[in-house]
This record gives sequence, C-alpha cells and structure tokens, in this order.
Amino acid sequence: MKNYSKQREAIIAYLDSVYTHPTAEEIVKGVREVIPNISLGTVYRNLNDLVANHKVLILHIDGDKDRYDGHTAAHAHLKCYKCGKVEDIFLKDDQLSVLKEIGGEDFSLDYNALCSGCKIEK
Amino acid sequence: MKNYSKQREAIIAYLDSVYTHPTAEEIVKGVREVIPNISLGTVYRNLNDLVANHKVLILHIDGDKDRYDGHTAAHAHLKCYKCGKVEDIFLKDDQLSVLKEIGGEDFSLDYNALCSGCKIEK
DNA sequence: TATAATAATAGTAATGATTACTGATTTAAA
DNA sequence: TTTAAATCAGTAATCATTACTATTATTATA
Repeated sequence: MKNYSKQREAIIAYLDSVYTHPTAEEIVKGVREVIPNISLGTVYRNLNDLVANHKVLILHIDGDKDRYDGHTAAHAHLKCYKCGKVEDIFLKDDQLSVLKEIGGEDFSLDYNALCSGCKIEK
Repeated sequence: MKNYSKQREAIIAYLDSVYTHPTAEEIVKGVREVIPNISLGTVYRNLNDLVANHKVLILHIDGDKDRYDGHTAAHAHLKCYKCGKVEDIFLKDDQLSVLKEIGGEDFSLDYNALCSGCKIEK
C-alpha cells in the first residue's frame, strides 16, 4: 500500500458511506457506480491490505461470506441468529475501558442474539 | 443430533482433552487414534451440529482454517499477530458481567495482540 | 428378541469464496 | 522524461468446506 490508487479510495469512500457490513461482492457492486470496471480481485486485495492496516474491520460469519466494516471506532457486533443481520452495538466508555483492560486496544466482540427487529416480532 | 454416535462422542472427548484450538484436520487426526477410519466429512458435520448447540465454539481466523474449542465456559481469545497462535484469556467475574450486560450470554471476544511467548522475545 | 423407521457414517464429488497469476497501466521518484 | 515499482482488470487456480450416496448403526415398537 505504497502508492495512491483511485480504486482503493473509492472502496474506502464506499465503506464510509454505508452502515450495512457489506460483503466483497456488495462492495464491488457499490464501487462500480463510480468505477464501472473495477474487478472483484482488486476489491479483495485492497480489503486485505486495509484490514492488515486496521483501516477496515473484517467480520467472519458462520457459514456465510466475510463482511467488512469501514467504521473502525471500537464497537461490538450483534449477529441475529434468526434473520442473519449484523447490527452495531455502541459501547459506553466504561465498557470500552473494561474491554481494553482485558486484552488491549485491538479486539472484536461479537454477540449471537436477536436483532432489534426480530426481538419485537417474537 | 437425535441419535448417539461414537464418532460424535470421540470428537467431544478429543476436544475436551486438548487446549490447542485445533482445526478440523487436526481433530480428525486426533480422533483417528481411536476410530481409525472416521472421515473428515463426519467431523465437519458433527462440529457444525455441536457449534449450533453451543457445545463447541468455532473460531474464524483471518486467512486461515477455522479452529474449534470444546471449552465453552466464557473466555476470550488472543490471536498472536506474530506467530498466529491462539491463547485463552480467562475472564474475571466482573469482566464477564460487563460483557453479558453489553449484549447477552452468547458472545465471542477476540484480541489481536502478542501472545505470551512473542511478548517475551520482543 | 425381530422389524421397521430414522439417523449417522465413510468415501468421494462438487462448490464457491478467496487467492494467485499475467500482461497492461498507473504512480512517483530521480 | 525515463525508469522502477505498484496497482490494475481479467481470468485461472486453490482448497476449506459442504453435498451426495449407498451402507451401517441406532432407536422405538410390537
């Protein structure tokens, strides 16, 4: 990641603009609105670099594709076991300090539970 | 998972006996000491069932195979970004209650940091 | 017990998300 | 500019995991 590339900037801009935890395929579809012929391989390669540099978070989901999150401020994820949706859980300062105390700054915290929508239905 | 199977029991026993977060291939290798012709597909199928029933934890690791953990008491994982090893972090009661307060009982908490070995070397 | 119905298995084939490759293009430094 | 390094699009390859199938094991019932 030593040179500028408009493809990478467009990927970052797209991830900044959404709060939906898209897959690589959803990202390439979104970025193609701006760069019509960007290839899926380019998206994967840049996402890997961005993840390695902590600019983007990767979410591994049981039996599903990886998802990506451009909003790196510490937060937890709730994976709904009913509908599969991933929701953000925003952490309070005191919760955050406990998490950092356990094992450092760089963590991921994922919950299996019902999302707000499915909780209401139930 | 309605009938008994010695294959599943052997998988559970193997996972109980180790603290190394093995992959499916390591598990099949270990279980073959007891059931020489158990197949990898059987291991995967049983692991999926056990994960769905919260008897076993699954660990998704960036760019690597999934790993499994038979010790389901709540704990965090430290993935060493230098050597790749996964270590358990045991949680204190007050830390645990904060985690449950955030999003419920069923969570996974993973840290990217240096493991105890690599920390010393450094 | 036998018998029947269901569940699980071994072995193998197929899948598909992700990565690797290649020749062309872009970037950035001298 | 010229040159070297980085990145790209497009496509082929990989390989962890899942799906399939014919056989065997388990459980329930008579």
